[in-house]
Amino acid sequence: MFNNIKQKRVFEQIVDEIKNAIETDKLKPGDKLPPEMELAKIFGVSRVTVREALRILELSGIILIRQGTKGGAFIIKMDAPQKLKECLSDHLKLGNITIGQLTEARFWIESIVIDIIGQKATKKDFGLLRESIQRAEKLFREGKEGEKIDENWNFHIILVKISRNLILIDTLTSIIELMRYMMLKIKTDRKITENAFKAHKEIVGLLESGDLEKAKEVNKIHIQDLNNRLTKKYLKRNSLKDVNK
Amino acid sequence: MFNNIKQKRVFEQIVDEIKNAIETDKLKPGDKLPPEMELAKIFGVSRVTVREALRILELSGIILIRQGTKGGAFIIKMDAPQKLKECLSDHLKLGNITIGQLTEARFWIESIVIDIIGQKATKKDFGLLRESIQRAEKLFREGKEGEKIDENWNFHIILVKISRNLILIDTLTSIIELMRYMMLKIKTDRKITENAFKAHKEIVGLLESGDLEKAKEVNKIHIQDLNNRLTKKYLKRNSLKDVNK
DNA sequence: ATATGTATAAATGTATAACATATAGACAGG
DNA sequence: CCTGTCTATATGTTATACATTTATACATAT
Repeated sequence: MFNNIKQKRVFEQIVDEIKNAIETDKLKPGDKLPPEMELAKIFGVSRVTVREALRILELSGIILIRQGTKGGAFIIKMDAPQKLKECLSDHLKLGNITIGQLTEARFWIESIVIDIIGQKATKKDFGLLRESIQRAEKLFREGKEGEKIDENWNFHIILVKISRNLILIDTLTSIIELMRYMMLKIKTDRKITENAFKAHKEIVGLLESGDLEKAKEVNKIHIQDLNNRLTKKYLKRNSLKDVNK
Repeated sequence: MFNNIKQKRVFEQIVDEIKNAIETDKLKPGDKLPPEMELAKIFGVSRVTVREALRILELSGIILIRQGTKGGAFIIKMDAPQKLKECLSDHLKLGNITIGQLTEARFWIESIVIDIIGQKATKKDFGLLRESIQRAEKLFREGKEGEKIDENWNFHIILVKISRNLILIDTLTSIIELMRYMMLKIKTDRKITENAFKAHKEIVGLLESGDLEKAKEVNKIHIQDLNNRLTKKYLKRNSLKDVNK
């Protein structure tokens, strides 16, 4: 019946003002906001209030703050992947998500990605996948075990990027980053890494030959293996909550 | 070679402390943080610094702040869909994500969901879907157009919930909520709503008969129709920047 | 009795002024 | 060319005071 009369807090109104200036192109990426003291004068508020507004804009990934001369608050292009990833990753850590759900979601999304690859992948994409495989092989020959593990995880990121869809990319990247972090806490022997590598190699082959279903199948087994290891390790603990940054 | 020795800003360290306390269950949803003044004493910093930390926790959806006696900062369960939605919507506004990508992601995820329904859905699940359809039918008979539109959107939420996977549920819910919001700004005639309803009805039938592929196909057309309307509408404007909350 | 007013205390919201620290740039000296 | 030093300008932090919001208790009036 009546509208809500209550005003937002002052610093929130300032956030809105600045956001609005960006949305209407009065402020563009690269531009610098006036110093805190000037903003305070402009808006007729105290520096404290301005700073609370800046904290919010900063966390939202809208501005970047540098100290010192020539420093200040600069409008930046939002790094969507980073922000979305943090959103997801916070939620995963604090929420009621289980390793099983994580694995499930990963499997399903990667299956979709494989289907998309069947439609969209170019020669260049396959090249990127092969390069990753070759890097891993080289690292193996050189005995650089740690870096090879990283390359193994990277393979899955390259895979999802072929979809060219930021939402899928970010979601899956978050899941993988989280799993990667959890795996860091588990002693992995050479054999595990080698198995993962072989699976990746096989998957690339199947993708190039167009046998998507078989590729999904191999990937499923590959992911489930990881799931078993993680579950064994973390079930003993307090669910996912031991997973700190 | 060397590690970065630079300390984070003080308020950031406080954020980390509090986040950590939550992740290790020292603070649980519903708990209240000490008043700002006490926190300042505990951490040995000023109240302003504490407040900057609280701003961040608040924006992150980790605490809720109430003024007045018995007020304070309360730990809350994160409302992932809400947060994710805001994240997505921000990126949409700033042009990092397109409506097309949103539609694509929605189509793929809903296709996954349909596959999962083939494996997991119980009689009760189909019951929920049918109930939604019946509610929509009733609202149609009663001429309550607006509420029928809501029920149409709700149908898709019910659908994804059958997956029982929070990651899929939250991601898709965010996408759908965002689209729903955008559609509010477009004049929808009776026919559009009726078409959506018919599609839903057909999809339920196909799901129950186990024809998943056909169900995906119908859903694809249904979603693409929406995409076309949204694109036509928003391309004419100042890109997506009119999409305000 | 029930509704309305009023006082109180506890918490957040905002303002002001000062000092601490970080950083780019200019400039001098080896 | 490298190194140190100075300086101006910005953010980071502290301290204190006052304003506003809100739950609660209690008094008052109808």
